Amino acid sequence: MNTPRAVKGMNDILPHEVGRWHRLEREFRKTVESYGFGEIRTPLVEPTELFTRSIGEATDIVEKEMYTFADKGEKSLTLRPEGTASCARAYLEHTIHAREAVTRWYYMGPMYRRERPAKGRYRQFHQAGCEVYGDHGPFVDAEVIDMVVSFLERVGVKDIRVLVNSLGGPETRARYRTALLDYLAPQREKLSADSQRRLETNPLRILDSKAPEDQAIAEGAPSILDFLSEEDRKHFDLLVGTLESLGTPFEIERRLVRGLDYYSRTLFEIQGRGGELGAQNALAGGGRYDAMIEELGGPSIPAFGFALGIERLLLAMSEEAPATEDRVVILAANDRARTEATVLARALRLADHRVETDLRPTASLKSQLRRADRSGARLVLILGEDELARGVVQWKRLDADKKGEVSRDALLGQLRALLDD
RNA sequence: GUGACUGUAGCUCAGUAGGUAGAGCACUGGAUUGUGGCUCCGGUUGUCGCGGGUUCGAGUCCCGUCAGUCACCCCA
Repeated sequence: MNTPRAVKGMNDILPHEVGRWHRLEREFRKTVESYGFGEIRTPLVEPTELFTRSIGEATDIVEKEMYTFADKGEKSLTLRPEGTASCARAYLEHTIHAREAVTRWYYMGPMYRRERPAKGRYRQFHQAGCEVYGDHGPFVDAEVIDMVVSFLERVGVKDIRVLVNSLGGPETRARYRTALLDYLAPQREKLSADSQRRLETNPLRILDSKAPEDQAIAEGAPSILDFLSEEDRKHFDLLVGTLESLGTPFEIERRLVRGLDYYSRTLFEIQGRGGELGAQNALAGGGRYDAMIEELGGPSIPAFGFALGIERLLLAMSEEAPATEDRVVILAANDRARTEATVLARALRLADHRVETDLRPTASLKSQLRRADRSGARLVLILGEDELARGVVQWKRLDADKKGEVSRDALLGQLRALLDD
Protein backbone atom coordinates (compact mmCIF):
# COMPACT_ATOMS: atom_id res chain seq x y z
CA MET A 1 0.00 0.00 0.00
CA ASN A 2 2.89 2.29 -0.72
CA THR A 3 3.06 2.55 -4.48
CA PRO A 4 4.18 5.91 -5.83
CA ARG A 5 1.42 8.39 -6.57
CA ALA A 6 1.28 11.46 -8.76
CA VAL A 7 2.21 14.70 -7.02
CA LYS A 8 -0.74 16.41 -5.35
CA GLY A 9 -2.64 18.57 -7.78
CA MET A 10 -0.90 17.08 -10.81
CA ASN A 11 -3.06 14.75 -12.84
CA ASP A 12 -2.68 12.12 -15.50
CA ILE A 13 -4.77 12.58 -18.60
CA LEU A 14 -5.79 9.11 -19.69
CA PRO A 15 -6.28 7.98 -23.29
CA HIS A 16 -10.04 7.79 -22.93
CA GLU A 17 -10.24 11.47 -22.02
CA VAL A 18 -7.48 12.87 -24.19
CA GLY A 19 -9.80 13.03 -27.19
CA ARG A 20 -11.55 16.04 -25.67
CA TRP A 21 -8.19 17.73 -25.16
CA HIS A 22 -7.24 17.12 -28.77
CA ARG A 23 -10.49 18.63 -29.97
CA LEU A 24 -10.04 21.72 -27.81
CA GLU A 25 -6.44 22.20 -28.90
CA ARG A 26 -7.34 21.72 -32.54
CA GLU A 27 -10.17 24.25 -32.39
CA PHE A 28 -8.03 26.74 -30.50
CA ARG A 29 -5.27 26.56 -33.08
CA LYS A 30 -7.71 26.85 -35.93
CA THR A 31 -9.41 29.86 -34.39
CA VAL A 32 -6.39 31.91 -33.40
CA GLU A 33 -4.43 31.10 -36.53
CA SER A 34 -7.30 32.49 -38.55
CA TYR A 35 -6.66 35.75 -36.67
CA GLY A 36 -3.00 35.71 -37.62
CA PHE A 37 -1.50 34.34 -34.41
CA GLY A 38 1.58 32.11 -34.67
CA GLU A 39 2.56 29.55 -32.08
CA ILE A 40 5.48 30.07 -29.73
CA ARG A 41 6.85 27.37 -27.46
CA THR A 42 8.91 28.52 -24.52
CA PRO A 43 10.65 26.53 -21.74
CA LEU A 44 8.67 25.41 -18.71
CA VAL A 45 11.45 26.70 -16.49
CA GLU A 46 12.56 30.31 -16.37
CA PRO A 47 14.81 32.47 -14.18
CA THR A 48 12.81 33.35 -11.06
CA GLU A 49 13.48 37.01 -11.61
CA LEU A 50 11.43 37.01 -14.80
CA PHE A 51 8.27 36.36 -12.84
CA THR A 52 9.00 38.57 -9.85
CA ARG A 53 9.63 41.48 -12.19
CA SER A 54 6.73 41.00 -14.58
CA ILE A 55 3.94 39.56 -12.43
CA GLY A 56 4.81 41.69 -9.42
CA GLU A 57 6.43 41.03 -6.04
CA ALA A 58 3.24 41.64 -4.10
CA THR A 59 1.01 39.22 -5.99
CA ASP A 60 -0.13 35.91 -4.53
CA ILE A 61 1.50 34.06 -7.39
CA VAL A 62 4.95 35.41 -6.59
CA GLU A 63 4.50 35.55 -2.84
CA LYS A 64 3.40 32.02 -2.22
CA GLU A 65 2.52 29.96 -5.28
CA MET A 66 5.70 29.52 -7.29
CA TYR A 67 7.67 26.31 -7.59
CA THR A 68 11.12 27.79 -7.12
CA PHE A 69 14.37 25.89 -6.73
CA ALA A 70 18.09 26.46 -6.91
CA ASP A 71 19.70 25.00 -10.00
CA LYS A 72 22.66 23.05 -8.57
CA GLY A 73 22.86 25.61 -5.82
CA GLU A 74 23.36 28.46 -8.21
CA LYS A 75 20.74 30.31 -10.18
CA SER A 76 17.18 30.47 -8.86
CA LEU A 77 14.76 28.93 -11.32
CA THR A 78 11.01 28.54 -11.25
CA LEU A 79 8.36 26.52 -13.02
CA ARG A 80 6.31 28.97 -15.05
CA PRO A 81 3.08 29.96 -13.27
CA GLU A 82 1.67 31.63 -16.41
CA GLY A 83 2.62 32.23 -19.99
CA THR A 84 2.73 35.98 -20.47
CA ALA A 85 6.09 36.57 -18.82
CA SER A 86 7.85 33.91 -20.89
CA CYS A 87 6.45 35.32 -24.10
CA ALA A 88 7.57 38.82 -23.18
CA ARG A 89 11.03 37.47 -22.36
CA ALA A 90 11.25 35.66 -25.70
CA TYR A 91 9.96 38.73 -27.52
CA LEU A 92 12.78 40.81 -26.08
CA GLU A 93 15.45 38.14 -26.30
CA HIS A 94 14.91 37.75 -30.02
CA THR A 95 14.40 41.49 -30.57
CA ILE A 96 11.20 40.79 -32.40
CA HIS A 97 10.19 44.44 -32.17
CA ALA A 98 13.05 45.32 -34.50
CA ARG A 99 11.69 42.94 -37.09
CA GLU A 100 8.00 43.67 -37.12
CA ALA A 101 5.74 46.43 -35.88
CA VAL A 102 3.01 44.14 -34.63
CA THR A 103 3.42 40.61 -33.33
CA ARG A 104 0.71 38.05 -32.64
CA TRP A 105 1.70 34.96 -30.69
CA TYR A 106 -0.18 32.11 -29.10
CA TYR A 107 0.91 29.36 -26.75
CA MET A 108 -0.54 26.38 -24.97
CA GLY A 109 0.83 24.11 -22.31
CA PRO A 110 1.17 23.31 -18.62
CA MET A 111 1.56 25.96 -15.91
CA TYR A 112 2.49 25.44 -12.26
CA ARG A 113 1.10 27.07 -9.18
CA ARG A 114 1.44 25.63 -5.68
CA GLU A 115 -2.06 26.28 -4.40
CA ARG A 116 -4.42 24.03 -2.49
CA PRO A 117 -6.17 22.07 -5.24
CA ALA A 118 -9.93 22.29 -5.72
CA LYS A 119 -12.37 21.62 -8.49
CA GLY A 120 -11.06 23.38 -11.58
CA ARG A 121 -7.84 24.38 -9.83
CA TYR A 122 -4.73 22.23 -10.00
CA ARG A 123 -1.03 22.64 -9.32
CA GLN A 124 -0.22 21.61 -12.84
CA PHE A 125 -2.86 23.03 -15.10
CA HIS A 126 -3.05 23.95 -18.73
CA GLN A 127 -3.55 27.25 -20.40
CA ALA A 128 -3.89 28.41 -23.95
CA GLY A 129 -3.33 32.06 -24.54
CA CYS A 130 -2.47 34.85 -26.96
CA GLU A 131 -0.25 37.90 -26.86
CA VAL A 132 -0.28 40.94 -29.13
CA TYR A 133 2.74 43.28 -29.09
CA GLY A 134 3.06 46.69 -30.66
CA ASP A 135 -0.58 47.76 -30.83
CA HIS A 136 -1.88 50.03 -28.12
CA GLY A 137 -5.52 49.30 -28.88
CA PRO A 138 -8.40 49.60 -28.25
CA PHE A 139 -9.52 47.92 -31.46
CA VAL A 140 -7.25 44.89 -31.05
CA ASP A 141 -8.52 44.58 -27.51
CA ALA A 142 -12.05 44.27 -28.82
CA GLU A 143 -11.07 41.94 -31.62
CA VAL A 144 -9.25 39.57 -29.31
CA ILE A 145 -12.01 39.55 -26.69
CA ASP A 146 -14.48 38.77 -29.44
CA MET A 147 -12.17 36.02 -30.70
CA VAL A 148 -12.22 34.32 -27.31
CA VAL A 149 -16.00 34.49 -27.21
CA SER A 150 -16.21 32.98 -30.69
CA PHE A 151 -13.86 30.21 -29.69
CA LEU A 152 -15.91 29.35 -26.63
CA GLU A 153 -19.06 29.18 -28.71
CA ARG A 154 -17.29 27.02 -31.23
CA VAL A 155 -16.33 24.39 -28.68
CA GLY A 156 -19.79 24.36 -27.16
CA VAL A 157 -19.35 26.35 -23.95
CA LYS A 158 -22.69 27.87 -23.15
CA ASP A 159 -23.83 30.28 -20.52
CA ILE A 160 -20.90 32.67 -20.32
CA ARG A 161 -20.53 36.18 -18.95
CA VAL A 162 -18.02 38.54 -20.50
CA LEU A 163 -16.88 41.17 -18.01
CA VAL A 164 -14.98 44.22 -19.16
CA ASN A 165 -13.37 47.04 -17.21
CA SER A 166 -10.61 49.60 -17.45
CA LEU A 167 -7.92 50.20 -14.86
CA GLY A 168 -6.55 53.23 -16.64
CA GLY A 169 -2.88 54.08 -16.69
CA PRO A 170 -0.54 54.24 -13.68
CA GLU A 171 -1.47 57.79 -12.74
CA THR A 172 -5.24 57.27 -12.80
CA ARG A 173 -4.78 54.07 -10.84
CA ALA A 174 -2.82 55.99 -8.20
CA ARG A 175 -5.50 58.69 -7.96
CA TYR A 176 -8.21 56.08 -7.72
CA ARG A 177 -6.37 54.13 -5.07
CA THR A 178 -6.23 57.21 -2.87
CA ALA A 179 -9.92 57.89 -3.37
CA LEU A 180 -10.79 54.29 -2.62
CA LEU A 181 -8.74 54.30 0.57
CA ASP A 182 -10.43 57.53 1.64
CA TYR A 183 -13.75 55.79 1.19
CA LEU A 184 -12.78 52.51 2.87
CA ALA A 185 -10.70 53.69 5.80
CA PRO A 186 -13.62 54.99 7.91
CA GLN A 187 -15.40 51.64 7.46
CA ARG A 188 -12.38 49.55 8.26
CA GLU A 189 -14.03 47.79 11.20
CA LYS A 190 -16.95 46.62 9.09
CA LEU A 191 -14.75 44.86 6.55
CA SER A 192 -13.94 41.17 6.65
CA ALA A 193 -10.63 40.13 8.16
CA ASP A 194 -9.33 39.35 4.70
CA SER A 195 -10.27 42.75 3.42
CA GLN A 196 -8.74 44.58 6.35
CA ARG A 197 -5.52 42.92 5.34
CA ARG A 198 -6.14 43.87 1.70
CA LEU A 199 -6.37 47.48 2.80
CA GLU A 200 -2.61 47.33 3.23
CA THR A 201 -1.68 44.99 0.41
CA ASN A 202 -4.08 45.56 -2.46
CA PRO A 203 -7.18 47.65 -1.72
CA LEU A 204 -8.52 47.27 -5.26
CA ARG A 205 -9.19 43.64 -4.59
CA ILE A 206 -11.67 44.46 -1.85
CA LEU A 207 -13.98 45.39 -4.70
CA ASP A 208 -14.50 41.82 -5.85
CA SER A 209 -14.44 40.18 -2.43
CA LYS A 210 -16.89 37.36 -1.97
CA ALA A 211 -17.46 38.05 1.72
CA PRO A 212 -21.03 39.29 2.23
CA GLU A 213 -19.99 42.00 4.68
CA ASP A 214 -17.68 43.45 2.02
CA GLN A 215 -20.18 43.42 -0.80
CA ALA A 216 -22.37 46.22 0.44
CA ILE A 217 -19.36 48.41 1.08
CA ALA A 218 -17.87 47.59 -2.32
CA GLU A 219 -21.24 48.43 -3.88
CA GLY A 220 -21.02 52.01 -2.66
CA ALA A 221 -17.35 52.47 -3.50
CA PRO A 222 -16.29 55.04 -6.04
CA SER A 223 -15.91 53.64 -9.55
CA ILE A 224 -12.54 53.63 -11.24
CA LEU A 225 -14.29 54.51 -14.46
CA ASP A 226 -14.99 57.95 -13.01
CA PHE A 227 -11.28 58.49 -12.48
CA LEU A 228 -10.13 57.68 -15.99
CA SER A 229 -7.93 60.28 -17.63
CA GLU A 230 -9.13 61.72 -20.90
CA GLU A 231 -6.91 59.35 -22.86
CA ASP A 232 -7.96 56.35 -20.78
CA ARG A 233 -11.60 57.30 -21.20
CA LYS A 234 -11.29 57.56 -24.95
CA HIS A 235 -9.58 54.19 -25.09
CA PHE A 236 -12.31 52.56 -23.05
CA ASP A 237 -15.14 54.16 -25.03
CA LEU A 238 -13.65 52.95 -28.29
CA LEU A 239 -13.26 49.46 -26.85
CA VAL A 240 -16.89 49.40 -25.78
CA GLY A 241 -18.03 50.82 -29.11
CA THR A 242 -16.09 48.24 -31.09
CA LEU A 243 -17.43 45.38 -29.00
CA GLU A 244 -20.93 46.69 -29.65
CA SER A 245 -20.26 46.82 -33.38
CA LEU A 246 -19.03 43.25 -33.27
CA GLY A 247 -22.13 42.20 -31.43
CA THR A 248 -20.06 40.66 -28.65
CA PRO A 249 -22.19 40.14 -25.56
CA PHE A 250 -20.45 41.85 -22.65
CA GLU A 251 -21.05 43.66 -19.39
CA ILE A 252 -19.08 46.54 -17.95
CA GLU A 253 -18.01 45.44 -14.49
CA ARG A 254 -16.36 48.33 -12.71
CA ARG A 255 -15.42 46.08 -9.81
CA LEU A 256 -13.36 43.70 -11.93
CA VAL A 257 -9.74 44.07 -10.88
CA ARG A 258 -7.83 40.75 -11.12
CA GLY A 259 -4.70 39.91 -9.22
CA LEU A 260 -1.73 40.55 -11.45
CA ASP A 261 0.20 43.80 -11.12
CA TYR A 262 1.00 44.31 -14.75
CA TYR A 263 -2.42 45.25 -16.09
CA SER A 264 -3.27 48.71 -17.34
CA ARG A 265 -6.36 50.01 -19.08
CA THR A 266 -8.37 47.17 -20.62
CA LEU A 267 -9.18 44.24 -18.38
CA PHE A 268 -11.54 41.39 -19.09
CA GLU A 269 -12.67 38.08 -17.71
CA ILE A 270 -14.99 35.42 -19.04
CA GLN A 271 -16.94 33.43 -16.52
CA GLY A 272 -18.82 30.22 -17.13
CA ARG A 273 -21.84 28.92 -15.34
CA GLY A 274 -22.77 25.65 -16.97
CA GLY A 275 -21.55 22.09 -16.84
CA GLU A 276 -19.56 20.70 -13.98
CA LEU A 277 -17.87 23.98 -13.13
CA GLY A 278 -17.26 24.47 -9.41
CA ALA A 279 -16.49 27.68 -7.58
CA GLN A 280 -13.61 28.41 -9.95
CA ASN A 281 -15.64 29.86 -12.77
CA ALA A 282 -13.13 32.11 -14.50
CA LEU A 283 -12.64 30.43 -17.86
CA ALA A 284 -10.48 33.10 -19.40
CA GLY A 285 -8.95 36.35 -18.34
CA GLY A 286 -6.63 38.95 -19.71
CA GLY A 287 -6.01 42.53 -20.50
CA ARG A 288 -3.55 45.13 -21.48
CA TYR A 289 -0.07 45.51 -20.00
CA ASP A 290 1.53 48.41 -21.74
CA ALA A 291 4.35 48.86 -19.24
CA MET A 292 5.56 45.29 -18.86
CA ILE A 293 8.01 45.11 -21.76
CA GLU A 294 9.69 48.27 -20.60
CA GLU A 295 9.84 47.03 -17.03
CA LEU A 296 11.68 43.97 -18.25
CA GLY A 297 14.31 46.27 -19.68
CA GLY A 298 12.99 46.55 -23.21
CA PRO A 299 11.70 49.44 -25.27
CA SER A 300 8.26 50.88 -24.59
CA ILE A 301 5.99 48.50 -26.41
CA PRO A 302 2.31 48.06 -25.62
CA ALA A 303 0.90 44.58 -25.21
CA PHE A 304 -2.43 42.84 -24.82
CA GLY A 305 -3.11 39.24 -23.99
CA PHE A 306 -5.23 36.62 -22.33
CA ALA A 307 -5.13 33.06 -21.13
CA LEU A 308 -7.81 30.46 -20.83
CA GLY A 309 -7.86 27.46 -18.55
CA ILE A 310 -8.20 24.19 -20.40
CA GLU A 311 -9.33 22.11 -17.41
CA ARG A 312 -12.08 24.59 -16.64
CA LEU A 313 -13.16 24.67 -20.27
CA LEU A 314 -13.42 20.91 -20.20
CA LEU A 315 -15.67 21.15 -17.15
CA ALA A 316 -17.85 23.78 -18.77
CA MET A 317 -18.16 22.01 -22.11
CA SER A 318 -21.17 19.91 -22.79
CA GLU A 319 -20.50 16.22 -23.06
CA GLU A 320 -20.86 15.02 -26.61
CA ALA A 321 -21.95 11.49 -27.42
CA PRO A 322 -19.05 9.39 -28.65
CA ALA A 323 -19.55 8.38 -32.24
CA THR A 324 -18.55 4.97 -33.51
CA GLU A 325 -15.05 5.26 -34.81
CA ASP A 326 -13.68 4.38 -38.15
CA ARG A 327 -11.86 1.53 -36.53
CA VAL A 328 -11.35 -2.11 -37.48
CA VAL A 329 -10.93 -5.02 -35.08
CA ILE A 330 -9.60 -8.36 -36.21
CA LEU A 331 -10.75 -11.46 -34.34
CA ALA A 332 -8.88 -14.73 -34.38
CA ALA A 333 -10.18 -18.18 -33.48
CA ASN A 334 -6.91 -20.00 -32.82
CA ASP A 335 -3.16 -19.63 -32.76
CA ARG A 336 -2.75 -19.87 -36.49
CA ALA A 337 -5.42 -17.26 -36.95
CA ARG A 338 -3.70 -15.02 -34.40
CA THR A 339 -0.51 -15.13 -36.42
CA GLU A 340 -2.50 -14.34 -39.54
CA ALA A 341 -4.23 -11.51 -37.70
CA THR A 342 -0.93 -9.75 -37.01
CA VAL A 343 0.05 -10.07 -40.65
CA LEU A 344 -3.30 -8.83 -41.90
CA ALA A 345 -3.39 -6.00 -39.37
CA ARG A 346 -0.03 -4.73 -40.49
CA ALA A 347 -1.11 -4.67 -44.12
CA LEU A 348 -4.22 -2.68 -43.27
CA ARG A 349 -2.30 -0.25 -41.06
CA LEU A 350 0.16 0.40 -43.88
CA ALA A 351 -2.88 1.47 -45.86
CA ASP A 352 -3.68 4.00 -43.09
CA HIS A 353 -6.49 2.13 -41.36
CA ARG A 354 -6.88 2.06 -37.61
CA VAL A 355 -6.70 -1.59 -36.69
CA GLU A 356 -6.85 -3.42 -33.40
CA THR A 357 -6.45 -7.08 -32.59
CA ASP A 358 -7.14 -9.09 -29.49
CA LEU A 359 -4.11 -11.35 -29.46
CA ARG A 360 -4.50 -12.90 -26.02
CA PRO A 361 -3.82 -16.60 -26.59
CA THR A 362 -6.86 -17.68 -24.59
CA ALA A 363 -9.55 -15.20 -25.58
CA SER A 364 -12.67 -16.79 -26.98
CA LEU A 365 -14.25 -15.39 -30.12
CA LYS A 366 -17.24 -14.47 -28.06
CA SER A 367 -15.28 -12.27 -25.69
CA GLN A 368 -13.24 -10.80 -28.52
CA LEU A 369 -16.42 -9.82 -30.28
CA ARG A 370 -17.99 -8.44 -27.14
CA ARG A 371 -14.94 -6.32 -26.46
CA ALA A 372 -14.83 -5.07 -30.03
CA ASP A 373 -18.45 -4.07 -29.81
CA ARG A 374 -18.01 -2.20 -26.55
CA SER A 375 -14.92 -0.43 -27.80
CA GLY A 376 -17.03 1.46 -30.29
CA ALA A 377 -15.27 0.06 -33.36
CA ARG A 378 -17.19 0.00 -36.59
CA LEU A 379 -16.06 -3.10 -38.41
CA VAL A 380 -14.94 -6.53 -37.31
CA LEU A 381 -12.97 -9.00 -39.41
CA ILE A 382 -13.17 -12.61 -38.33
CA LEU A 383 -10.44 -15.15 -38.99
CA GLY A 384 -11.77 -18.61 -38.21
CA GLU A 385 -10.49 -22.05 -39.10
CA ASP A 386 -12.90 -22.35 -41.96
CA GLU A 387 -12.11 -18.88 -43.32
CA LEU A 388 -8.37 -19.50 -43.08
CA ALA A 389 -8.69 -22.69 -45.07
CA ARG A 390 -10.70 -20.97 -47.77
CA GLY A 391 -8.58 -17.83 -47.92
CA VAL A 392 -11.42 -15.53 -46.99
CA VAL A 393 -12.30 -13.18 -44.18
CA GLN A 394 -15.73 -12.78 -42.68
CA TRP A 395 -16.68 -9.16 -42.03
CA LYS A 396 -19.33 -7.79 -39.79
CA ARG A 397 -20.48 -4.25 -39.17
CA LEU A 398 -21.05 -3.55 -35.48
CA ASP A 399 -23.16 -0.46 -35.98
CA ALA A 400 -25.54 -2.13 -38.40
CA ASP A 401 -26.88 -5.57 -39.05
CA LYS A 402 -24.66 -6.36 -41.98
CA LYS A 403 -22.15 -9.07 -42.64
CA GLY A 404 -20.52 -10.97 -45.44
CA GLU A 405 -17.39 -12.59 -46.75
CA VAL A 406 -14.55 -11.25 -48.78
CA SER A 407 -11.46 -12.94 -50.10
CA ARG A 408 -8.14 -12.11 -48.48
CA ASP A 409 -6.81 -10.74 -51.76
CA ALA A 410 -9.74 -8.39 -52.29
CA LEU A 411 -9.97 -7.22 -48.70
CA LEU A 412 -7.62 -4.26 -48.86
CA GLY A 413 -9.35 -2.87 -51.91
CA GLN A 414 -12.79 -3.22 -50.41
CA LEU A 415 -12.17 -2.22 -46.83
CA ARG A 416 -12.97 1.44 -47.37
CA ALA A 417 -16.30 0.52 -48.87
CA LEU A 418 -17.09 -1.88 -46.05
CA LEU A 419 -16.50 0.90 -43.51
CA ASP A 420 -18.47 3.55 -45.37
CA ASP A 421 -21.36 1.54 -46.68
C1' G B 1 -1.89 28.81 4.51
C1' U B 2 -7.35 28.05 6.89
C1' G B 3 -11.86 25.04 7.22
C1' A B 4 -15.37 21.01 6.20
C1' C B 5 -16.27 16.23 4.45
C1' U B 6 -14.64 11.38 2.80
C1' G B 7 -11.23 6.98 2.75
C1' U B 8 -14.31 -1.05 2.11
C1' A B 9 -12.72 -5.32 -4.72
C1' G B 10 -10.23 -2.15 -11.17
C1' C B 11 -14.96 1.43 -10.84
C1' U B 12 -19.65 3.04 -7.97
C1' C B 13 -21.01 1.91 -3.34
C1' A B 14 -23.69 -1.33 0.91
C1' G B 15 -22.18 -3.10 5.58
C1' U B 16 -27.41 -3.24 10.18
C1' A B 17 -26.70 -2.58 18.04
C1' G B 18 -18.79 -3.86 17.63
C1' G B 19 -18.78 -11.05 16.22
C1' U B 20 -12.77 -11.64 11.45
C1' A B 21 -16.64 -8.78 4.36
C1' G B 22 -21.07 -8.01 0.23
C1' A B 23 -23.86 -5.95 -4.35
C1' G B 24 -23.86 -3.78 -9.11
C1' C B 25 -20.62 -2.60 -13.10
C1' A B 26 -16.20 -4.37 -15.40
C1' C B 27 -13.33 -8.80 -16.68
C1' U B 28 -13.86 -14.03 -17.75
C1' G B 29 -16.22 -19.27 -18.84
C1' G B 30 -20.84 -21.25 -20.31
C1' A B 31 -26.34 -21.58 -21.86
C1' U B 32 -25.73 -20.59 -27.95
C1' U B 33 -22.38 -27.75 -31.79
C1' G B 34 -16.90 -20.63 -33.59
C1' U B 35 -20.30 -14.93 -33.96
C1' G B 36 -21.55 -8.78 -29.99
C1' G B 37 -25.25 -5.43 -28.12
C1' C B 38 -30.88 -8.47 -24.32
C1' U B 39 -31.48 -12.56 -20.66
C1' C B 40 -29.82 -16.55 -17.40
C1' C B 41 -26.00 -19.61 -14.72
C1' G B 42 -20.87 -19.99 -12.88
C1' G B 43 -15.77 -17.86 -11.84
C1' U B 44 -11.42 -14.26 -10.42
C1' U B 45 -10.17 -9.85 -7.55
C1' G B 46 -9.81 -7.20 -1.01
C1' U B 47 -3.19 -6.34 3.95
C1' C B 48 -11.70 -2.73 4.95
C1' G B 49 -5.80 4.15 3.67
C1' C B 50 -1.83 3.53 7.59
C1' G B 51 -0.34 3.32 13.00
C1' G B 52 -1.82 2.92 17.87
C1' G B 53 -5.75 2.40 21.73
C1' U B 54 -10.50 0.38 24.08
C1' U B 55 -12.56 -4.77 23.89
C1' C B 56 -12.76 -11.81 24.65
C1' G B 57 -13.47 -9.76 19.65
C1' A B 58 -13.14 -3.43 15.54
C1' G B 59 -14.63 -2.19 8.59
C1' U B 60 -17.86 -0.75 12.67
C1' C B 61 -15.86 3.06 18.88
C1' C B 62 -11.41 6.58 20.40
C1' C B 63 -6.66 9.10 19.20
C1' G B 64 -3.03 10.11 15.72
C1' U B 65 -1.31 10.11 10.80
C1' C B 66 -1.49 10.03 5.53
C1' A B 67 -4.35 10.62 1.18
C1' G B 68 -8.44 12.48 -1.61
C1' U B 69 -12.41 15.91 -2.42
C1' C B 70 -14.85 20.53 -1.86
C1' A B 71 -14.80 25.52 -0.07
C1' C B 72 -11.97 30.09 1.60
C1' C B 73 -7.68 33.02 0.04
C1' C B 74 -6.34 33.79 -5.04
C1' C B 75 -6.78 32.74 -9.88
C1' A B 76 -7.07 29.90 -15.58
